[in-house]
Amino acid sequence: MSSYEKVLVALRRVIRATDLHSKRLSKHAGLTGPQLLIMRTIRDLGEVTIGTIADHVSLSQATVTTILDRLEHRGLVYRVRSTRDKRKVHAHLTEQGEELLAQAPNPLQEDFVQKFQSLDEWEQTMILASLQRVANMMNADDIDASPVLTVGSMLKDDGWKEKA
Amino acid sequence: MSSYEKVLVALRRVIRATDLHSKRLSKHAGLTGPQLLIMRTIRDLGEVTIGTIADHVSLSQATVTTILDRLEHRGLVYRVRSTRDKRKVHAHLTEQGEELLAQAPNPLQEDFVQKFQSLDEWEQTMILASLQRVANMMNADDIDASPVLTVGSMLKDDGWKEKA
DNA sequence: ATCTAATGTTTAGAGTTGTAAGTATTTCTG
DNA sequence: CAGAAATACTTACAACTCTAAACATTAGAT
Repeated sequence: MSSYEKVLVALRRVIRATDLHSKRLSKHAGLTGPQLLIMRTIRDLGEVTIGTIADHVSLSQATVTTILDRLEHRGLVYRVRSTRDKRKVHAHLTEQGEELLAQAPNPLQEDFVQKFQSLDEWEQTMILASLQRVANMMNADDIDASPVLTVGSMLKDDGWKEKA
Repeated sequence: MSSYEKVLVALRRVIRATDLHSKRLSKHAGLTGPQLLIMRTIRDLGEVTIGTIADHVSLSQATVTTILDRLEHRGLVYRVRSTRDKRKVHAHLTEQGEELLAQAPNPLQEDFVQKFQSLDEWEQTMILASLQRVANMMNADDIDASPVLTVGSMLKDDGWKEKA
């Protein structure tokens, strides 16, 4: 079994764990991971457009729309069409939404967060860098003028190309 | 922005990249990532049950069933109920399925594989270990008697608890 | 031998996700 | 200003994913 095949398996396990946690969240807190993430974005950024939300949470605009549909239907969020530019739509939390969000748990497993934070700093850095590196390598074909990823630059914070 | 929040973002990016690639695969090769993965498992393991497939690809049994439904409908796979134990169902590739699979590309971005393999060995090891570590930390609450994860044991191959 | 528990798969229902096409609005160009 | 191009969002559709419940079969217990 080649090394990258192991990466594939590890990836599937990570993705699955994330999904399972999302389902668990939805049962206990009434919000799934993506819903939670989107609401947090709205809270933190204030008067956001749908597109901005999509960028922030790494989802397509269409996906955010459908999730907002559900949230709006439940009275946790409302939309206002911008008067300045009527193409734009701004999302806001309702009072009920803010309350629910305030009580809601982390979008990541508490358990995971706790474990992660108890790691040595260098280890946290390494894990984060690895994940970002993987994300960059995977996204490379989406980004036309992708930066040259220097081998061995791992521990530098290379972040990733913010969409222009 | 705390360190684990960056992890969350990186994770979303990785998951999204995986998803996008799957959609792309489905367009070019006619098979999505999970379909491809399942078919490879059938090819490599021979006479497998649905449950075994599910374990191997880190998906629930129900998910594998629905994916097999689609594959069977397209004549790429067929099911045979075991005569020994009539609860069991074995999945096989049809000739057409084998052909398609032979031509199909990697379930992971070629580009990614290439980049990954061009990394220094220590870096590959580090990335793989990081991913496995994240997967382990996330899965911990699913596994009752989870092993104690020693801080700093990163580079040892701790794999993960194989289901008993 | 029968009832119960365990095992293996499928079905039902809900949520997330993407692409492509459709609609509305704004901006640019002649 | 009229038409074309760009921008922002929504709708339609297909796939994936899970849990819970239903179903069938086998294994174990009395």
